[in-house]
This record gives sequence, structure tokens and C-alpha cells, in this order.
Amino acid sequence: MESRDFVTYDVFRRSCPSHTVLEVLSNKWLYLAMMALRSGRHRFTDLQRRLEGVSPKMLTQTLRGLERDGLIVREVFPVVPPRVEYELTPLGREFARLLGQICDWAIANVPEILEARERYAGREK
Amino acid sequence: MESRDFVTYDVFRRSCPSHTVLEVLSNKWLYLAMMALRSGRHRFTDLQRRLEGVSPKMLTQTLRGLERDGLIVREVFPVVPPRVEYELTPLGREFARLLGQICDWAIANVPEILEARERYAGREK
DNA sequence: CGGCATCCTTCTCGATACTG
DNA sequence: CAGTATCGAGAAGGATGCCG
Repeated sequence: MESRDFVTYDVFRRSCPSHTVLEVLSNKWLYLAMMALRSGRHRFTDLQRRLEGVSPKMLTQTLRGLERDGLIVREVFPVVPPRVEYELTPLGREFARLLGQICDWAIANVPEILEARERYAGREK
Repeated sequence: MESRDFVTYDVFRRSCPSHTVLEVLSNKWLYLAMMALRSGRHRFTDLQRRLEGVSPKMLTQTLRGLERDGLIVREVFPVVPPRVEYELTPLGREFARLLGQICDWAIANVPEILEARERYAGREK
């Protein structure tokens, strides 16, 4: 296991770890959770309120995945009622910055994309 | 329809167009198709070969979506056997550049992410 | 409050076969 | 070659109820 990276990563190959990572990251709730956490620490309920339409199940699942991959940390306060906070790690902040660029781009180009869709729909048969 | 952007886009709101756009973009095959097209024009079969494991159905669906949103153009040559080529639009190139950064980041951080996963798995009960 | 367990529906996706 | 059509498995995701 102490192998160096003597193989070339190839996101196109299903067996390549980079492919798997990309697959995990291609997820709407993951995007949104990362975006929400850019503004700092947040409690579970805060996130649930911010991510309109997310079920507790999906939010938990998403946050667990992010924690597993080292992109966020989860802190549990031993109080009643329970209090759990989530925060980006340095690695997570890097990634969130890139996702932020995607979001910014998406927002900036919504009009153009919607126009393209109308054009496309308009020339059907 | 001639409305200016007097509303504030909010990716967290399900009804916001930017949310829809983000949702569409959260897709593995879309990522990979865009990456493959960064190197120029490609035929359907070329793409199918490049994207390991993609079925013709999913590839068609992915490419249609990208075409619909104005990110790629599809050119059909009236020959036998058929020849169809796909190419990024200027808008698509912009977006592909951002996705490329995500890919690069993913590849660069595969080791760190895999380590995080092992740590996470290791401290389970 | 912040989950987890369970059930159940939906729907994506892959495999396969076929066609202009 | 570049798709389309069809089918079925399996995963994703919502709803609900319970618990520390």
C-alpha cells in the first residue's frame, strides 16, 4: 500500500479512484451543502432550513459522505437537547471555492441557458 | 420576458432557475462528456469509447441535454454510414474550463481523500 | 434536536435488440 | 454508424415512526 502514484489517474476509467471521487461529487445536495457551509459553521437544522426540500435522511447521508471524505468535520456537543455543528475543513474549503465558481457561472449564465432551451424547444418538428 | 434580472437568484431555492441548472449539471456523464470534448470535435463512437461503461442510451441522453442547454453543437453529415460530430460552444468551453478545475482538484486530492476514508472506516466501533 | 430504521414508491440506468 | 425502443433490476429518495 505504500505505493507511490506511479499510475496515471484517468477520470474516464471506472476503476480509477479519481473517477469514483468525481462520481461522489456529482451530487446536487452535496453541492448545496458545501455552498451553505462556506459561510461558516452550521447546525443540522440550519442546513436543513437552507437546503429547501432536503429530507433529514438525505441531509444526513450527504453530510456523512462529506465527513467521510474529509471535506467537513462534525462536532457533537453533549448537551440536551443535542447540538451538532458542521464546518468545512481546509480541504473542503478548497473544494468549496471551486464549486462556488461553478455556482457563480451557473447563475451568471441562467438567461443564456434558458434562451438556448427555448431555441431548442422551438425547432422541434 | 424582457424582464431584467431584478430578482436575486438563489441556488438553494428549488424554484430558482439557477437551482435547476445546477441540478442538471450534477451528473457524472455530463462531467465526463464535457471533459472529453475539451480536446476538440468528436464523433459519437469516439465519445462512447472514451467514456468507459457508458451505454448508447445514456450518452445520447447526455449529449442531447448539453445541446439543449447550448453547451455543445451537434453536426450531422448526410453520408452513409452516418457521421455525427459534437463540439463545445464558446459557452460550453467556459463551463468545461471550470469543470476541468474540479477534475484536476479531484485527481490531485485522491490520496488525501482515500486516506480520510480509511481513517473514517477505521474508527467505526 | 439530530438522528436512525423501515417501508415503499419512483425512476434512473444498464443490457439488449433492432433500424435508417 | 448513430442512434431508438423496450424491459427489468436496482438504487435513489420520500414518508413515517421511534429513540437518546
